[in-house]
Amino acid sequence: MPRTKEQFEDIRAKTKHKILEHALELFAEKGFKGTSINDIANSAGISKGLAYNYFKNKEELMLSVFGLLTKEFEVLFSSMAGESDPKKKLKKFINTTFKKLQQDEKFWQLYFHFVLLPELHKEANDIMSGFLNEAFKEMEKIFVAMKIPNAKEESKIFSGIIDGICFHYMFDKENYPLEKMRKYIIKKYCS
Amino acid sequence: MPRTKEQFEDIRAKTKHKILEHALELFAEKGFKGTSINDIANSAGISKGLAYNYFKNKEELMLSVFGLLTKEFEVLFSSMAGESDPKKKLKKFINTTFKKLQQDEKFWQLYFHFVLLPELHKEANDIMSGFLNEAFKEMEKIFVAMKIPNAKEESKIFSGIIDGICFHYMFDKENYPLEKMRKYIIKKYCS
Amino acid sequence: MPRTKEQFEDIRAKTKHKILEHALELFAEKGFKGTSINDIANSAGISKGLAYNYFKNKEELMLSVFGLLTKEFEVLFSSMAGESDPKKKLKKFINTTFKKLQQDEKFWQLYFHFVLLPELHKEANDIMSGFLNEAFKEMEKIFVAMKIPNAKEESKIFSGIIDGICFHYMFDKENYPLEKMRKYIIKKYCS
Amino acid sequence: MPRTKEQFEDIRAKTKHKILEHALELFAEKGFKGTSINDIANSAGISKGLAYNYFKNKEELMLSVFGLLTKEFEVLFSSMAGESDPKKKLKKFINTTFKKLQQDEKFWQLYFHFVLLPELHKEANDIMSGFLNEAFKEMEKIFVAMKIPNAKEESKIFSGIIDGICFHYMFDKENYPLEKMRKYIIKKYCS
DNA sequence: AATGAATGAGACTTCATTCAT
DNA sequence: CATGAATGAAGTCTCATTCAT
Repeated sequence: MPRTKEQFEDIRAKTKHKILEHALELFAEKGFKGTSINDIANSAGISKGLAYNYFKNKEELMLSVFGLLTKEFEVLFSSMAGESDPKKKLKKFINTTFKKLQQDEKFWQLYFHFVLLPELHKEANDIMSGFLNEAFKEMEKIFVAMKIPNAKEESKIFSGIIDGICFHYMFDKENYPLEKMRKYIIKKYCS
Repeated sequence: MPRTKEQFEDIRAKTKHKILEHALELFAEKGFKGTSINDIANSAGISKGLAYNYFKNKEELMLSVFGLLTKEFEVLFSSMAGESDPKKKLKKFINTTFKKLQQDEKFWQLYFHFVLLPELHKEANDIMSGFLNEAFKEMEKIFVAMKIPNAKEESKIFSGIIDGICFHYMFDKENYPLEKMRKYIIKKYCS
Repeated sequence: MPRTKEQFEDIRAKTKHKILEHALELFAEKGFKGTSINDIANSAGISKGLAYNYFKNKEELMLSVFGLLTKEFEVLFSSMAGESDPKKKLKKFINTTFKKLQQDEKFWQLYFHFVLLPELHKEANDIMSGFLNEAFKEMEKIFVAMKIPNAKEESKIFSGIIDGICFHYMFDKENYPLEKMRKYIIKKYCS
Repeated sequence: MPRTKEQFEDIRAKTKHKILEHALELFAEKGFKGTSINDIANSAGISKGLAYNYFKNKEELMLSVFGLLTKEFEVLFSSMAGESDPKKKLKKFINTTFKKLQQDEKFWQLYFHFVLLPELHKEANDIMSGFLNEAFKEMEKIFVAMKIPNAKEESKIFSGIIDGICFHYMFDKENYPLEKMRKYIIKKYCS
């Protein structure tokens, strides 16, 4: 009973995604250079060879993982899209970000990783750079809409707070008072 | 006639320091795993083998580099020690930090690197963790002394701002308005 | 279609054995430290890297070679097991030993090597030590059964003769009258 | 007060001998390839460089050590020279050999080492080979003089016993009944 | 006579990648 | 679609040897 074309494609899509997820996790934990194709294959429960069936080489795999990352970034930002009230917009952003941070720390870890090691891949770094600038601008718009004085600076400070807290949380997940900080920031900026 | 003990010690100290500096720079740029001993030796203008005359292995070299890092951290914090007025203290910290950021971005880059890849070396990570907690406490004391409400949270936010801005600056050194931010933060927190 | 598990196991068993045999030969000829993985790989007609697919490192390879050696030792001793008459037992031992010596001098060479360099690997040395003591005891039993006076000493002398002759033969294979000695010893001890 | 030429030469001779002795010990323990010039220099309490002041390279040092070995061999054999009675001759040889074995096991270990690894140095091996043949002949003469039947074979067996016992003793110095064996052999062959 | 810093060849080892099945 | 044996380049590390002092 040969499988249909759709079934094949379904298998391919699922396997590819499985590889990507495990690669993301390992890259985040041990870095790109610290993770071998073997590590990823073992973690994903497939053979080394199969990984090359889906990705031309380690670099391509890395770029695909990077693609995953940017897609999730867009999701993070699009969460605000529904809201028109700037305060509610900001609140949504804060909540989504903190939730993501708790649920998916690997995501943030890898984000920091890509930013810190520009040598890894120039193109990816540029894309990421564009993202951050986009985020800065978006944030500034929100702060302007909220009529906060010095919106340019304050929005940058706010972005700094978010990344800074993510960073500190990742450093000491057990003890960092993440939930308390979330509530405090929302009270401070959204009320 | 052989060199005197002092001469040998002098040579060793100088060469060792040269290796450490180049290693720090390269580790910061390309990561620990992305930097080969060959890279370091070439950069420092010595032979591969000589590196092993000074450091038992790559890991030891990394730990020595880490030692450099912590020493500079201490210098950063001790810069505040002379001041008793909390506002002046904070101002000094901000200025020293931003100055260090501009003069020695590698330092920060490596700091982020060590924090992000705890797998690299548990011991180093623990030491770093202790540092950060120390810094949190110190900052909280300052905020309490400044009679800022919610000192606990606000001091954490402030720490986040600093690391967040460092992070954003490193991402886009050309365009980030670092000087403007420094002045703004000082006005916001120290006046 | 991937190979079946059996096919893979077959390949692995064959390649592993090939490596072991060439390693044994080279270790015997040039010593453990004098033999590089490259030497072994070249001799076995494989790549350097493949050796590490089969053995974690050079030490493990050495221990596996040592395992081969002990297995062959057991075969040597088990050759006597079938006989109950002590003289026939001894005769069989002498014949098997001398035959092995001629056919497989590497085996003896490596045996001496392991004994001479205890620093190489303590564990292997201990195992070997156990073997030799076992052999001493076995030989003593035979000498007692043969009602030879001073069996304890005479059996040790006999063991010495065997190892001594093996040693002298290996020294000067071309000229040493091995066959004549074999016959002489059999006549002396087994008639 | 400059030293005289004799004093200089005395120092040179002593230092050279010190190096040789430590080299002999280390070569015996860890093998030629397993011993570094550094090991030897440290053991002898001198600098690496000084070793090269006395020996052109590691090979030359090894050959000098080999020279030491052969010289001591000659001493061993010359111990018999004074005696004319073959039984007393043999007794002297046995006693000297067993005494040397107990006092200077490194000597024997290295002897075995040189014989086992002919690759080490062809020339040395040939010299050693000559020695052994000389010894065989000498022993045969003694056995002939003692009117032992089959002197050719018996003398070879005797030589085998000696080397075999030396070998077994080195393997298990703690437990091997060396003294008992010495007395037994003397009783067996010299009375 | 003596030192140990410095070099570089070569050893051990890892790992991205290919390929036969 | 899937496997893992096999390769080879590159990295870590050791060590004989040289050399300035």
